[in-house]
Amino acid sequence: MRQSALFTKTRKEAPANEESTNAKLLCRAGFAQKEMAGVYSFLPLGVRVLNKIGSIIREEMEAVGGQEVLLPALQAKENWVKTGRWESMDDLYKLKDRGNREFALGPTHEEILVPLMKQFVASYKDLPVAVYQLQNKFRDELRAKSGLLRGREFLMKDMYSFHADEEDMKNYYEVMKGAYRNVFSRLGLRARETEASGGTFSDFSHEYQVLTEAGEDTILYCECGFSQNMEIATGKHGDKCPRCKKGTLLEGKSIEVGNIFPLKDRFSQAFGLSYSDEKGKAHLVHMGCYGIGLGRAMGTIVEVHHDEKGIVWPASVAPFQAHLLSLPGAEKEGEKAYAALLGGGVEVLFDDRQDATPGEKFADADLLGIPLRVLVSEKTAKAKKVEVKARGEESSKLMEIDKIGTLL
RNA sequence: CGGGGUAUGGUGCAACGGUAGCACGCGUCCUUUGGGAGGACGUAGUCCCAGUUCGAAUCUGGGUACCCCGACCA
Repeated sequence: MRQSALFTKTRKEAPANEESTNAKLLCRAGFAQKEMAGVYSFLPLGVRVLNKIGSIIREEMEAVGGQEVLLPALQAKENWVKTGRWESMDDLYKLKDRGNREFALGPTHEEILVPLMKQFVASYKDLPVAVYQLQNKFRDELRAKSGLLRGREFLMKDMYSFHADEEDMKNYYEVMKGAYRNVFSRLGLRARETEASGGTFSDFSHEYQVLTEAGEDTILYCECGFSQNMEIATGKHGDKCPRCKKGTLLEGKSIEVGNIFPLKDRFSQAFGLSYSDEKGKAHLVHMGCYGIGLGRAMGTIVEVHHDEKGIVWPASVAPFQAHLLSLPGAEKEGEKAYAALLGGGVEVLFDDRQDATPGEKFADADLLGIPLRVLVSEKTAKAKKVEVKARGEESSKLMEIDKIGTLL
């Protein structure tokens, strides 16, 4: 798209009410804007990133048999009373309609999905099944913080799996670990599969933790892959790794970008979700639950991939694949390169602004963080070339304008 | 929810209880054009409610919002 048409603009200064690196950069660059503490609007560039993240997640969920749905945020009180969470869940948003009836804004979707699955799951033949969605969650956090990292309304992928017994659930749980490793590696995040507490439902859970000072969790980890959340760790910094017996355990702050945990029959019990086995005997369904916060993943990527000039997006989630800049005196060649890039199927943002100086264009390109910068100036145009530079690198190379469509 | 801090044009910052100023942005014009250009003119503001005072951006009380630390966080 043409940058001259993009309605958002960059800012030199970060908003005074943002402290975190991810929010400062994303707001300065025009990807997002804070509306309230923990609530952000996503602007065109930000939506493109969220969609890229969403596509990767969808592909990996579909690859392990996930079926996509879209469940409502507005939920009946009675389902929450049935599971006891109307009273026990402190961060549940509750609201009333004109008739004084009460509702919940969904912080998670067991209360909707389990009753829904009762309509369709009756036999062992209907199992296993896995259902997921990308949807906005609402949680009344006591303290929203760190930009996109802890919000009160946020986009989340939540998946729920349904199984005949615990063993089948556990097998699928291992499959999901693989899917999660794929997702985070494709997002450009080194997420450590971390053992964590099971919370109220389960004996254990696994969190996908990305080491960074911006994190609010602390993990104890070894380069061999061992990782435990400090809340359950028995060892300490400097101990020998209990897994590989060679490495030394390190302690680090980290962001939980995803988590998976067994639900067992906690919700199938509450709603009576059962199936008949081969002999016609009824059993409760076993469930697993798997979450990834998309906005939090986006914020984490920025925390991990930036420099003093701006964001450095991994190619997989960048809003565009290439950022074409045309400098004064090369307007015509800029248009030519733009057409060539589009013709080559390259997702390109074209900085065709006439009223921006070269310095501004360079600074904006660095701030936006698109992986490849393609530059046409009077100098390069004379030679019928463009200059291609990767974000985060100093060196550049020249390419023929006509061949720029084959850039990728 | 406990503690600390902040609140001034669209954005970022100044202003002793005494004329609200600077930079960026935005608008018009001129000159510029390989790392956020220069000049001229213009545009726009004290979070809300009370109080003290001759006079409040500034002091006091209350409220609201935001940030940070903690607690909380399927």
